[in-house]
Amino acid sequence: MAAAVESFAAKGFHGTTTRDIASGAGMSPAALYVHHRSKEDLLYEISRAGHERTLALVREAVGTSRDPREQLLAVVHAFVVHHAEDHTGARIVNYELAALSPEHLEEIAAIRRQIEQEMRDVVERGVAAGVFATPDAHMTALALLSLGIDVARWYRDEGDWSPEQIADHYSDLALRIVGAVPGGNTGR
Amino acid sequence: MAAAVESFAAKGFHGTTTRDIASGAGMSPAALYVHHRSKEDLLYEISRAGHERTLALVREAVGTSRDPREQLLAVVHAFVVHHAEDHTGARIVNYELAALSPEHLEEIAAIRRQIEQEMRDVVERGVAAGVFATPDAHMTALALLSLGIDVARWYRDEGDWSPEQIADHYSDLALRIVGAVPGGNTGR
DNA sequence: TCTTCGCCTAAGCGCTTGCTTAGCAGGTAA
DNA sequence: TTACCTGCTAAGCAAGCGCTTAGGCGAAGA
Repeated sequence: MAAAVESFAAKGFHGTTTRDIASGAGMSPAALYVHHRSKEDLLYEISRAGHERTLALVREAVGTSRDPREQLLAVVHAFVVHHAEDHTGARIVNYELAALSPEHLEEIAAIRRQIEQEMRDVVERGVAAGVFATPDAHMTALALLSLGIDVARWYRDEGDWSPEQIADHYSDLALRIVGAVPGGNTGR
Repeated sequence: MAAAVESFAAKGFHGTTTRDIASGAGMSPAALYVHHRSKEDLLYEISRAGHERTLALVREAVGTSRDPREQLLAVVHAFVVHHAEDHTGARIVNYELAALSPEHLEEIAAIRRQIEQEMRDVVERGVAAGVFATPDAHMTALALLSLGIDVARWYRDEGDWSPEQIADHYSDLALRIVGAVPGGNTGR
């Protein structure tokens, strides 16, 4: 599976051959089929595990506080760090959905909707509490997720910024994006 | 070329066969090779044209004003509208770079650097003029581009928002992201 | 000792891939 | 009439594809 993640992320699902994966894992092509039903099934397993991990990470971040401002900071920070550190896995999660079978795609899409819902809830709770100000919580939540997801596209290990640095800056941007009122109880 | 754009965007470069493109264009597979040297060359032509169009559109938007605030609004608005309306082309431009040959990729990367430079310049001019406030102009410019590019990933024609609506909201977010000082001379 | 099981390989099957070849129809020009 | 050009098709080639088959080998259990 690790070899498949590497190949799928670098060359895409269709650009990867079963022989690529096998040689990356130090095996013969036939050995793959002892553990996985098909190449598509391998993608599905990777994608599902990745999505579940992301959802768990988002929920965990939201759970660290009851203050919307703190929740926002925690969730954006964790989300961005994850998309930078695990950009390999995150690329498959976000950019290889079209290669999934219709049934598998629907299952994955359901997890994605839950992730989006978590972010939307955070923004809406902040607006309701009067600590955030935005004309459209739905689109604003989408923008916050966008920012994090796109990190997986452009992040390079050899780049100038560490995942932590990016996450710190993006957490700051997140407060601005939701129109957080100045003077929240803590600045981290 | 239009048929190739359609296929590449829907299934990716490697997921598209020359027979897909040919039948999409109502031709035999052999007819493609009268007009294009190879499948990769077709991708390159599409990618280059798309990148040049994006760069032109960014420069045109920047040229509409000498006020950084107006420039930011114009460039983000145009960038977002483009990535929504032409999400098909934009997907190829942003997500099929890995399928290009090394020489073609380098040529395309040069155009991308120019696009990034334009956005960075707008932010830096605003900071220098004291109308924007951000701790890292480089990363902030990247975030602005990220937001626009990711629209091409999630935008659907059947969605609830029009390209204009998204662009309007995102222009607003852009002002917040760069920390534009309140009370600019015009609100659009 | 014999059998079974998990995990692997060598070989290869049937199909699809990108691309080429040979040739054809219609327009243009000498 | 003859020659050539552009834009196309039918047919097909060599290579690569996902996946299967048949069988080997060492550990575990009877």
